[in-house]
Amino acid sequence: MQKEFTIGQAAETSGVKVTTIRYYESVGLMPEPRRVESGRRVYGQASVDLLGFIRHARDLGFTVEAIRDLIDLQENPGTDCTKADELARHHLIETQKRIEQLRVLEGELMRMIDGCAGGKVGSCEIVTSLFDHSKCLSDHKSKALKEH
Amino acid sequence: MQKEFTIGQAAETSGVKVTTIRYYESVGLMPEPRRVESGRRVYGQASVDLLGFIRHARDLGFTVEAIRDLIDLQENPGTDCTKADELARHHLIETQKRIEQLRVLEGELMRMIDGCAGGKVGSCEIVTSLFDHSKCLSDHKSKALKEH
DNA sequence: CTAATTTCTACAGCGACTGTAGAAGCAAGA
DNA sequence: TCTTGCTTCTACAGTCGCTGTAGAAATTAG
Repeated sequence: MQKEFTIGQAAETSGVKVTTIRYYESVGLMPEPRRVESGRRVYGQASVDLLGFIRHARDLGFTVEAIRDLIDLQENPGTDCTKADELARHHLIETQKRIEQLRVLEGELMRMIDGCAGGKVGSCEIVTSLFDHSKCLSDHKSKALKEH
Repeated sequence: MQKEFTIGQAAETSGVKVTTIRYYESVGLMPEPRRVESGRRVYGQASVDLLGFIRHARDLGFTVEAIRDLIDLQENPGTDCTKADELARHHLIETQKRIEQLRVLEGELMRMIDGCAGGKVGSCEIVTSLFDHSKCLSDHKSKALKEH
């Protein structure tokens, strides 16, 4: 006996918002669901599980594109998991890069805040160090920071 | 004797792309520059310095809104720097939160990758753990991860 | 029966840009 | 002088991953 869900129940159960479910549908991440006569969407357990999968992957920072790939994989459990491994490793590397960047920024922010003597803006480290490039991240090294 | 820059030279010197300079102008982050007769933009040293300031602040992850505030501050060097301090501290806290989130994700990704035995997708930890919520970040604790 | 809630579609908006198209300006070489 | 090729101009659409709006219809609760 199959359990059925309205979009609201599917949202509640999976933790993905109603509007976001419709969005996933519109971009083809979720299949078009069955409708009742009045046009309202009906979901089965499998769809709700898939939504949970998507949400979990999004929480982990996978892009919708990557999730599309992961869903494809998941639908062919017989293929080997090289691709999944690759996706996860790539994402891990990106995550680690991002952490590294943020740690640099954290350091600079702390330095700026420490240097702020609490006087006037004209002599405030926070403002002046933004004008004084050489003190901080050098100009062209930090271009990579714009990713993510 | 004032040095003058075309938009291309200003971009080169400041490290902000030509199109981005025009964008900053369109959103009022940069003032409208002087034009030569043919309609091309001309920048002075002050504008190029301001672009450098903006770029540096963006590299540090400040939003355009926050930068607007920082520019206002910088234009009134006599006011005290409480606001700058506040902006920087707020941003530091956000950065640290983000690092913390990413470290959790990093841990989970590493765990998934380690658990991948290299077999078929059907038994791959990377795919299955995305389906098995309880193993990982619990459902409703991880909502905050969507920020940033 | 009424009022509140849910759902529907279609489209605009967010932030911080990036890319496109088509026209015009400008510098250097033959 | 002409041509080639680069830069610049405007205006607008697209990116990502949603979120919000408007207005209508369906459903549910009291």
